[in-house]
Amino acid sequence: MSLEDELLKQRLERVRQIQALGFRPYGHRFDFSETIAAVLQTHSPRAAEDLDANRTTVRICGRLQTIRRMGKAGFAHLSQGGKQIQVYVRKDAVPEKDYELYQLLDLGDIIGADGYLFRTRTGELSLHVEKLHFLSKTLLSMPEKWHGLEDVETRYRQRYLDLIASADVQQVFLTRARIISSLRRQLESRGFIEVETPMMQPLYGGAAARPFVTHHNTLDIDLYLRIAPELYLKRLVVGGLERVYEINRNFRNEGVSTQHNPEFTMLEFYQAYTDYEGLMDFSCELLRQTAIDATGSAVVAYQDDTLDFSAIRRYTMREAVIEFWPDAATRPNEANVADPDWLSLHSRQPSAGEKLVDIFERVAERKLIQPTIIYDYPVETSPLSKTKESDPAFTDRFEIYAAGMEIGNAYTELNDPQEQRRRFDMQIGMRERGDEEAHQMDEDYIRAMCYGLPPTGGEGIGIDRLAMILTNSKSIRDVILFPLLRPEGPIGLADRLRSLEL
RNA sequence: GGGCCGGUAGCUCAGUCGGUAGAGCAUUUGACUUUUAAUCAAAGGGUCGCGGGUUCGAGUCCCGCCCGGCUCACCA
Repeated sequence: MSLEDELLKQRLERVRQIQALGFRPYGHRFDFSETIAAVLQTHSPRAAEDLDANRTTVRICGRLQTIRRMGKAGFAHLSQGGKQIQVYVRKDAVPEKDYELYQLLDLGDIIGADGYLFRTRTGELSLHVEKLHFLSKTLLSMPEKWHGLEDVETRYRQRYLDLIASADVQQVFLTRARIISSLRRQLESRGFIEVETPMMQPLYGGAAARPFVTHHNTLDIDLYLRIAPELYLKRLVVGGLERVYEINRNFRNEGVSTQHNPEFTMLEFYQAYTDYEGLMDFSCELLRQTAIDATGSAVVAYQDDTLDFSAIRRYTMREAVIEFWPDAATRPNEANVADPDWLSLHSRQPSAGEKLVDIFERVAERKLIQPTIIYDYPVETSPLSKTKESDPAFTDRFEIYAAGMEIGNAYTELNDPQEQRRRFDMQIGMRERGDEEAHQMDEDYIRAMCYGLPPTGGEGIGIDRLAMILTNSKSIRDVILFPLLRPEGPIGLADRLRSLEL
């Protein structure tokens, strides 16, 4: 018999023993008086004498993280919400059945305890247990107490186990939640309303990407999982919802990497009557405050660097190429980066604009460790942005970079329907030449624009990448609870349980 | 998709030149009423990712496949 079978059998036997003692092996409800975190926060400053003189009783619950039994007494650590407190159970201090229960406890069981607070000889704040409650049985063994769960694949597949084993992992996802609530709070305080637009779309658009396809049975139509909410959000601005935002998933049928997951979370917001310059100022404040709300400071450690979100730099794309040029001897000047011949020397892309973007990506992108806004993008790569009045080869568009990654993309929205129709026509042409990522004609979107889209600034911020930076995570999978993995194959647990059921 | 690395007990990991598969934690039994990686004594636990091949003999060498990580490419 394998160990795991043996263990399962033992634990199921314990379930029966616990029941025989008069406890429910799987509890229904437990009204604790405080969380463990609250107990620690309130009572950690108190000295042993104070605790003894002013007895404080609490009722707590959590998962058993350690057990140290010593004959007629013992210690254990209970963990809840990433915090833990020691409990002390002695035979002569609890009802007889409670002590028998204590002897049946396994690591990972969820229990409740009533008792009073005290300090042990070594000074650790602990609960002197007077009554035990059993709340839920664990049938499988916990990860090793010292190293925790290290196997990356298991951590992603069984995130619940990762969360049990590592308070740091809980912390990452708490921080992620704080990021999202900070963004919501900031947007709401500026009059933005949260909306939800279709995730299943008959036409997909708003980005250059391949979609996932799904099917609706009754209507018998194929639908696409959205690659971006952009075109729907702008319809809402046409309708008079002048400040809207959506925080939700986008789906792009692409490979995975440390910076890409096929489903990822994006904040998109649209503000009528502003432009990309207004959005730049807003973005800087938004990111600064989010960093503070998430980490306590606008200055954030990321891997080997220290990123300062209170001082976001700004360069035009041309300036960035000059600034980050690797070799002082060949560094271009302002005339060079605007010169088609110079651009051709350094890139084989078909147009001047694409050449500039290509050079920028190779020269500058990875060096944009400090939070940086890059603005004024060539029109060729920006099909939904308004062109610059002063130079129609460029658009009123910027992207935000940090830690060498793109984390945001924003522009003054194109709001001339005739121009938008021309750009769709251009995309259709690209599509016919085999570009699977080119936009389809979205005639309803054109129709909406024909009713008049006010001047509008729109922006998208990649929540996962922002969460990576603000939690100092190297891989996007470390900030997504259940990243996409190939299926793992049969587990065999149902069979085992079936065979052990009496 | 290419390159590199990995998959051995529930967990964390060793495993030499191809020669009886190991440790710590966890588990089981016993001792122990302020321990804290508790301690002490003993025991049980293995489809060495899967499938072939070479060999008297394969965790180890060869081939194929599966799963994962890093990286390049693709991709914003």
